[in-house]
Amino acid sequence: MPEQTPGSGTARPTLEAVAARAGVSRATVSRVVNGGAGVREPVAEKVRRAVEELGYVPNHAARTLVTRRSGAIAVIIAEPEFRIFSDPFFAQQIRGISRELTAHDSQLVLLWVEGPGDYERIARYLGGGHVDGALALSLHDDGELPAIVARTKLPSVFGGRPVTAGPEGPPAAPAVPYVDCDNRGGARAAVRHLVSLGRKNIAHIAGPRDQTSALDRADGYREALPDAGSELIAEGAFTEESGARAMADLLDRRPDLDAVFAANDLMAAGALATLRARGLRVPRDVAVVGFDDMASVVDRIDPPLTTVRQDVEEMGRLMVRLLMRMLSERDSGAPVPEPVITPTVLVRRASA
Amino acid sequence: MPEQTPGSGTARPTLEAVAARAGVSRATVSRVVNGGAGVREPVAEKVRRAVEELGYVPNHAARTLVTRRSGAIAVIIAEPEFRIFSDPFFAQQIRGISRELTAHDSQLVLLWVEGPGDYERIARYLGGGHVDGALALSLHDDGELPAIVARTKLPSVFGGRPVTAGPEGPPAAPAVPYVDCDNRGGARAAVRHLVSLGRKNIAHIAGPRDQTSALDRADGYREALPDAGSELIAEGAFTEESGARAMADLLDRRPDLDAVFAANDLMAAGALATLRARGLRVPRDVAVVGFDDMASVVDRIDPPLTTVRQDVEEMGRLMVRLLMRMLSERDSGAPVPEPVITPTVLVRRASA
DNA sequence: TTGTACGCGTTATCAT
DNA sequence: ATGATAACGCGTACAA
Repeated sequence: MPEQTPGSGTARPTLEAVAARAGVSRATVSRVVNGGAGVREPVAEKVRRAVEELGYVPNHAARTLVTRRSGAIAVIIAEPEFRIFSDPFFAQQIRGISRELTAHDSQLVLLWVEGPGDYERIARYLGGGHVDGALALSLHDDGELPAIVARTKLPSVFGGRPVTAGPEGPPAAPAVPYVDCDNRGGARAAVRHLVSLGRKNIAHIAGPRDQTSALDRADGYREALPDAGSELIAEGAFTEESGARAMADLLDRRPDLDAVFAANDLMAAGALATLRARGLRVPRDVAVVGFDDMASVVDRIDPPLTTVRQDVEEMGRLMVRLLMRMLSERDSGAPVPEPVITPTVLVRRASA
Repeated sequence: MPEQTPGSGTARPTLEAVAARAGVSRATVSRVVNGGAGVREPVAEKVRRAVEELGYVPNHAARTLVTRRSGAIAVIIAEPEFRIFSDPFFAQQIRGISRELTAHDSQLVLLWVEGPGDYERIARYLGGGHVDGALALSLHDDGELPAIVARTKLPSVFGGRPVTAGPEGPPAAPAVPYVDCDNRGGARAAVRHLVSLGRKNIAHIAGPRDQTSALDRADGYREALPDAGSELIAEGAFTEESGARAMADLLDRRPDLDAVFAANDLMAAGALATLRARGLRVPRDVAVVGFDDMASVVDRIDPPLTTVRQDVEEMGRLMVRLLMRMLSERDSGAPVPEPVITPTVLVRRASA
């Protein structure tokens, strides 16, 4: 076959082609393809058939060019460790985001930031009109990310309170919308529960100081226990091992402690191991409360862990909804939306 | 300057604006912004300054419209379970893909297929010119996905041999490019190693039949041990528990077995637990070999596991490279590329 | 080397 | 209700 440019190049039909086939104008086809309002039924039907026959699919770029909407949202993951993918927290959040995005006919563009060296690339991408908005999952200290994102002027929502957003209430830095659970309230509830159980010396295994969730939970603990001495608080790294170590430290410092609130379930699991190793009974000798209610952790723990549940998938969903609201309010002079704080609930099981 | 167009709508500068500021034509600016070839240095410098001052960023949609290239690649994850995100295999593959894509200045658009109901949406998206190509991560039986993707005529590469691609060699179904490790060869090497150790009754814990990697590894086992009876083979589900159960079955059937090759590390871990529970020594009584060399599993195992290593991140990278090659070869009449099979290597540790 | 002019496929604004 | 037609922002033959 000497001639035959085709091969893979089967050119996609355009609006023009559909119009020709249906015997109408491009404008009419466009109307049918979109809302479809203001077109007489028989004509619309003819157009639909032409679309079907030709297998017409709107050209995304052309549409974006004129509407100035890409129908895509960036999800920025600022985490050098690829282990993030093994983090069930992250997985659930992404799942919520993905599902809600689908419901809004939007696509998810994954932007993985492995280090500051990627910042420029990200900024350029965000500024290039590829996406309508951005969702930033900031687990650890986000560094300059919030600033970078803000500079792009792109509507964006953070997952978890960024360190740059004031500790609470009216933010000090430029307000940045975010979705987070009520870390402080959840912690308070956990500690109050321990108090209601009659526990007198309640310790806290805190998370790393570069994560606001850890800070807020520690705040909640202190709020519920204003008189707790600092020797009742140990810092972990949100890992099982660090929880075990912290528990050991606490027991060394305060052998009389009779309860502990760990800032997450993994550390609670570690604490449980230490307690068992030291021959202490849970909850008889020491009551234990965790935070997260992560199935993957809770399911393998004995005794069943009393913990504070947060709905992570829902938080992912809410991030998308908040962003969508911001998108529709663009240029309407609407103020930066308030953070969305989702409720937590204490789940009573056997450990406290 | 009374005019200023400020407000929130700070319109992004266009090529036109840069040209005006630099005192050149749009075409020249375009040349500088892209390749930059064929522009006298002083002029180019002037243009670059204008770009800088105005903070110009090329409009993606406009560029795509004319070049017919979106600079984005879809990664299709056909896996209803969101647990996939917890799978270290998946995480590593995504990491490799993400990195190589970045190196090619391409973006990663995540398409999560939770069920057949999503197929139409995916097909439409793939056909809409949003992306230049697709990468499909097919862990389990991919069902109709390969067919759907093929129908879009979009260049695409599969991660792992799809069930629809013949067992090996010249594929029966329409050739679909994929990247996979040498499952069969790796399995053969594992078994031969056990043979070289003098083991006489070597069992196999196979993976689920709906995953080609499991089938290929089982084939490798049989190739090395043509005379092995079927009572030496048990089927697991690539999970630790299933591995433990399979090991128990095997021991019941053949108390004389002195070695076992598990189709992945997780099942090997389960097997190890069963062996320990039955008071059998590893490797003294029973030698064990796994497959994958997944750090998260291997690191917590005792004794250190002898296993077959595959470089998953590299496989992700290769998927991208293969796809990029296909993209550049479009319309050049190039045939569908052969599958890329990456080598495996036996890692000797203490268990065999 | 640089500039001119056209086309990419849509949507939106007008007439009709 | 429908149809011309002008943007949208850019790349690129082609001309200069």
